This record gives sequence, C-alpha cells and structure tokens, in this order.
Amino acid sequence: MAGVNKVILLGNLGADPEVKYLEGDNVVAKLRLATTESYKDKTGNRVEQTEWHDLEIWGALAKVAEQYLRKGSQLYAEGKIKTDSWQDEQGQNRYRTKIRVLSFTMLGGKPDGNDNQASPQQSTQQRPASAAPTSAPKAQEMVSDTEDDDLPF
Amino acid sequence: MAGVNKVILLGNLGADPEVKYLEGDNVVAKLRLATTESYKDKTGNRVEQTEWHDLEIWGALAKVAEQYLRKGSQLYAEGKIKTDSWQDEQGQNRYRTKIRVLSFTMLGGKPDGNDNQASPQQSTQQRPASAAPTSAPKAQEMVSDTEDDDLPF
Amino acid sequence: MAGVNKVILLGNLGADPEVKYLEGDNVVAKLRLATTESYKDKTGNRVEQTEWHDLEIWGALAKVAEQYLRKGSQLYAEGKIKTDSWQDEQGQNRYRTKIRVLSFTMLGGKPDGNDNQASPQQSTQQRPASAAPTSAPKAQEMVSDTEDDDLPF
Amino acid sequence: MAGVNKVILLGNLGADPEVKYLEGDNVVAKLRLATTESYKDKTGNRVEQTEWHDLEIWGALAKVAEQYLRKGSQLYAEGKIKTDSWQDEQGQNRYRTKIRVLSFTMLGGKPDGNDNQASPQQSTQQRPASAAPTSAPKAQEMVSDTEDDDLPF
DNA sequence: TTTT
DNA sequence: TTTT
Repeated sequence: MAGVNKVILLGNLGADPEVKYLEGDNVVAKLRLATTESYKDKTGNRVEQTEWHDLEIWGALAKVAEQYLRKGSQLYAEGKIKTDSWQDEQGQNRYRTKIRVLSFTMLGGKPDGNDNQASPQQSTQQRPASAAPTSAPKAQEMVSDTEDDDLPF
Repeated sequence: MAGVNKVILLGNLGADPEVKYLEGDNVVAKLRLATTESYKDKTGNRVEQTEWHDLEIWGALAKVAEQYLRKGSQLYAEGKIKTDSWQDEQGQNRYRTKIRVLSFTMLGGKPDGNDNQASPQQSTQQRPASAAPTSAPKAQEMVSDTEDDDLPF
Repeated sequence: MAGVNKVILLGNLGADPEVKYLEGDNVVAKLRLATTESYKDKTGNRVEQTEWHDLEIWGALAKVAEQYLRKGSQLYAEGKIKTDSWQDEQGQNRYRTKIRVLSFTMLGGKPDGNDNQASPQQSTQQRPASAAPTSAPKAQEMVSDTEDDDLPF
Repeated sequence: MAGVNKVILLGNLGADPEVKYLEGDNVVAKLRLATTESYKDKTGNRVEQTEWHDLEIWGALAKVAEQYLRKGSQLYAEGKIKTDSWQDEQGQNRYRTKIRVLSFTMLGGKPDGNDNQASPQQSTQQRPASAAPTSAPKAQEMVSDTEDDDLPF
C-alpha cells in the first residue's frame, strides 16, 4: 500500500551546513537542526526541551542551503524519515535516523557571524565552478527537491 | 524559540503492539510501522521502498493501541521525533530514534489472525484490572495523547 | 516571503468524482470529502461533527481519481487551500474555498455500488481515447501532481 | 470514521488581530494571513501568488494573539478547516471558510508600526481586567488551544 | 452527501 | 516485520 512518511520541522541550525560535492555533479548538504519545545512541568515550572535532528539535502536544494543557511538560521523544512542500519565491527546492529529534506524555507532568524549571508563568490570557491546555479532562488523562497535526481537511495 | 517537530505517518504494522505496564499506572505500547513508497526508477521500472518506524505510545492511548491494533493494521499516526542517545560499553555514542505518537486513527486495513479484533477480556487479562478504561473509544476514532501525563521524557 | 499553505485530509467521499475534460487535454476532477471528528461534550455525550471539503484535482491525477475513487471511498489527501472570489449579480463579494489536491492515496474503505472499482473500459468511455494514461498507477499508490501543468490558476 | 482535518500555514498578517470579548469570558481573535508562493511560469518568469486565509482563534490563545501579533507578523499556525454556510436574503446558499487555529508560534518577522510589540497595559485596556492571563506565555512560544472550552462550534 |  |  502507498504510505505517508512526512516530517515538518521548524527550528534553528546548530552549525553551518556541511556540503560535499560528489562525483557526477551530485551535492549533499548536512544540517543539524534544533527544535525546542517549552512546557510547564507538574510543579508549574517552565521547562525547555530541545530535540536535535540530522537533515540531509540533495542536489540543487543543497546548493541553496549552502548559499543561504548559516549557524543560527531559522528554518522551516519538510521531508521524510530515513533510517540507515548497518553492522558495526562487533557485529552489532547500528541505526542512524535522518530527515531527507524535500523543501524548506528560510525564516527571519539572523544567522551567526559577520556576514548575514555568504557572498556567492565565497561559496563558489568551495565548489566546482560548473556547479554554480544559473538562476538561484532568492533567500526567502520555498525551495523544493524535484526528486528527478536518481540518487542512490 | 518555539519550534515545530511533527511527524505524519500512514502505513501498516509489522507486528502486534508490545505493551508494558509500568509502576504508577503508566503504560507504554511499542509498534513497528512500515511506510511504503513506490516510484519509477530511471529505467522506468516500478520500485517499492519501505521505511520502518519505531513508534511509542503512552498512557490511555497505549491501551487503545493494545486493544485495537494488530500486525497488519493500517494506521494513520501523528507525533514527534525523539532521539535517545547513550554510550555503549565501548564508549561509543549510540543513537536510536523513535516517534512519540500523540494521536492516531486506525484505518480499514484488516489485521492478521482469526479475530479481527482482540476481545476486551483477552486484553484485560494482560493488565491490572485497575487499568481498564472506564469509557474506551471505539476502534476507529482519532485518539489523542492529552500529555498531562508527567512522564519522564 | 515564501509561505506554507498545506492541508492534510483523511475522510470519505460523499459522491463519485465529477470529472470534466477541457480543451487542451486538461482534466479536472471534483470531489466532496467528509472528515468526521468525534468528541465528548461537557455533559459527557459523544458528539460527531462532520466537515465537508471541496477538492479539486487536475491533470493525470484527476484521471486516477476518476478511475479508482467512488462514493464512500476512504481517502488521504494533501494539498493547499485556494479561495475564489467574485462579485455576484447584486454586486456582493462572494467567496468559495476549495482544496487543490497535490497528492492522494486511496485507503481500505469500500466504495459503494456493485463494482468495487470502475473498469477501465467504463471510464474510458467517458473521455476522449487520447486521454487514456499509458501507464496508470495502481489503485493504492500515492499519486502526485507534478505541477508542470501550466494551468491557469 | 475518525477523520483528519489539518491545516499548516506559514505567512504574514495583513492586519492587526481583531479581538472580541464575548459573554462568559470567551474571547475570539480574527486574523488575516497571507501565504505567498513563488514559482516560474512557462516563459521562465518568476511569479508570486498570494493566498489570503481567515483565521479564528479562541480562548486563552486569542489573548496571546492579541498581545503579541501585529500587522506584518510572521506566523506559523496549525488548525483545521471550518466552513460556515447559510442562506442569504435572496435564498441563496452562501459559504465562508475559515481556519480554526489550534496552535501557533510567532516567528522572527518584524511587525508594522512604532511598537514592535503592544505593551501589556495597552492591550489590557481593550479588555475586561478579569481577562488578563495570570501567566502569559512568552512571545515566541508555541501556544496551543486546549479545546476544553465547550464553545458552540 | 461519506464513514463507524 | 507490514501492505498491494
């Protein structure tokens, strides 16, 4: 049966995106996103609880993330849950769950550091010139993974 | 900042719920849910990809799950992502991600086995009499976690 | 700023889809979907409240709806809210809100009538032969609007 | 059958909230929220399309909205669709759809006007003293409708 | 007008 | 380990 596997997150980045350029013009960006929930415990004290999420963004979307997202950025993201499993050296099953982001939009949060946004020059330097998007979306657009990418997952 | 951490799943149970009655009248039900996605690969062949999710349900909701859900049941669930982390014996960081279900509704899928639904007697036997819900929801209602439960997580 | 306008519905169809074939090979299917909520009022009585939604599905998705959905079908749908407004003959502002469905999946609900599913022959008769999908999705797949359709809305 | 009727919106307010204090300590806040979508048309031009939504917030949540939300505020909101219908003087069926907000969180967007947030004094003046919340949430918390309110809808 |  |  067709299923639904949908995640909606709104939070802040714990660090700048980590971007890797792979063979075949593939790109992946990894993000750490914190979602904080605040509630009152039974004694009436306000408690904050933060959950950290590993996000993975592929393709053209990853380049947008690289260009616009920074540590501290406030982000709305939609995606799906993916759990990798493997056996470690001790023969034990290991699991790691991440969110495959399919679309996101940057919100008003102010990123960390001096530049409130990386200059195109800067980020171009970190990647092959051929990877430069010909028509980059603006910073505050909803960008979507077209999923016509034939990535190996 | 207040965040959003929301998961929406629709799939089928891989096994009957595992229910544990804890001290202090707490109950937890653990479920394995499969969400299957079907798409065409680049050669035009239809491919099915199944993702397995660990669901955790607490309190009165867990009792409803115990009573009505079975291996094969089709389920719509909403909840949030929670990742537990700890150090194993080798001192390595270990992670396990689950979905804390906050509401669910059972869909038309036919559960496995002879009884299409566990009899109240059966499931009552597995738990302290005091835990019997005075006014159980019907099978196909949207049931919600009130979260006034002060559970330790 | 980029926004989010997302609707998630799970309910039953109040009638068969109404399908119209337009010029230029466009197709639109209109559905009426009921979502029922059940809760206890202050006197402890269980109350059911049903909300009716106007769904609109375009393109290839509409053809899938025509082929597989029937009065009574249980449906999970995602889409976005669209409100049309116009002035009536009295010069008053009129509004009508509908859900533009972008993907859906048919659930286990049993449709009405003798056939539990319209035969392809039947539904083909109602539309131009050229509109027949070359590779129709199966009934219980998640089908998505590609939105490369350049429709006038 | 239990259904799902869920709306997720992220956008900006077109005006300050309109708040009404009703008998029996009930409060309702009405908001106009714009969600903007941006895409490229077939000629490659970027097009912006804005959808306006009527939001309705009840009870304690309404008071938080009154206190913190302003024209221009960026808002994430969850709720459900409600359509009112009635007959007008000409005997015609009329419909009006709104979103009953069940939780929201204010994002980083800067509200319009001189004060970036209404002072408690200001907003207290507009309402009966008895309506003052004893322990107001902070501006950027996710606030939720408890729905134990027995409102007539 | 659906469903349980 | 589910489902179609």
